[in-house]
Amino acid sequence: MTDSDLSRVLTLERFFPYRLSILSNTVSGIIADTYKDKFAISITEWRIMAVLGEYPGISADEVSLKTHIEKSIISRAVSKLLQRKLIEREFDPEDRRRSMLQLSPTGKSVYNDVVPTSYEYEEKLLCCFNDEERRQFSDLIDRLHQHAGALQDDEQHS
Amino acid sequence: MTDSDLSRVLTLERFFPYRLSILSNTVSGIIADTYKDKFAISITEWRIMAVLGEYPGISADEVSLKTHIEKSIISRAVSKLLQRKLIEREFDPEDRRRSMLQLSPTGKSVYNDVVPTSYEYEEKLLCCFNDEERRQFSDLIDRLHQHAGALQDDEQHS
DNA sequence: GCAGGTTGGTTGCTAATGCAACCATAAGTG
DNA sequence: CACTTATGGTTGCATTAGCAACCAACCTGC
Repeated sequence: MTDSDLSRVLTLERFFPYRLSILSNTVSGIIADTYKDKFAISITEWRIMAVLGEYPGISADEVSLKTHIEKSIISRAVSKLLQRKLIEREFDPEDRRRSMLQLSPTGKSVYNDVVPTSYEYEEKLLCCFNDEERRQFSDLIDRLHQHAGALQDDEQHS
Repeated sequence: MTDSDLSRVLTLERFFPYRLSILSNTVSGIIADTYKDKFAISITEWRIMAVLGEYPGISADEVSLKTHIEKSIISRAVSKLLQRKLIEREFDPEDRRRSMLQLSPTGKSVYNDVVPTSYEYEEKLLCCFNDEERRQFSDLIDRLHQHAGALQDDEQHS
């Protein structure tokens, strides 16, 4: 026991969850700047557009699953993107609740502009790693993500 | 050029900034659950308390620098923590603008409860890595963080 | 010692977030 | 066919974040 009454001190700067958070925010922040100024798109909006580029025609719910963004947030972002005519929406005739979303022509041109810039930035970011280190980093992230997901499920069951 | 008019598709799930963001949110989220229910403390509030445990007596501004949290958010969180008597505040007689913050006795007891749990969780999380992998991961994070910081500074100067 | 600039901190305002309640459609059950 | 349950999506509401304007205390050069 120290004289400060703290039985053990947490060193925030060395705490993994904190370091991940800071790193992630820094990285996402810089990259968001590249399209925020040019197209006035938020990170959330860009992620929606990104999955629609990958999976044209999916529903809002599927977008939510793929981006890990709350469905209410998706709903509002979608209506904003519709207003700005960056995406288009139809409804599934087989199931009239289900929306089918895709990028509009304008949305596609924005997409085509943002994607290379994003990859360029990713490259610029990762250039401090060699190929072997990239593979390692990628592998470690995947494994940690999977493990964290398993932990999360455990907590929910208890 | 594909028939979808997209010159190049971005695979969000494999995009590093995105993967970091998801991982970070998962990790921080689970750990926050451990003290959110018990003490009704948010991540922001906990981070403030954490640096005060490490550096008792520092000012709000220093807390902001160490946690990377906006000073306005710090300001509001501090007044909330003061109300709840989790921290204490005095003002520097040498510079009466400057606050000197520290954990209160109650704050310390909360701190003493949360810290071991947090470390336990960190351990539980990292147990999917061996020692060598932990060192690697830690090293890669640090280097990437440093590199990203440098990139950020570059952007601001241009 | 006082005008101009800095720094520490607070507050106002707007936007974004997250939860829960809700509505409409669909699917399963007796 | 009703009747319940599940699903996709929207909306209301309370909280939080983030920027900019601001105030008050300090510091500097004259």
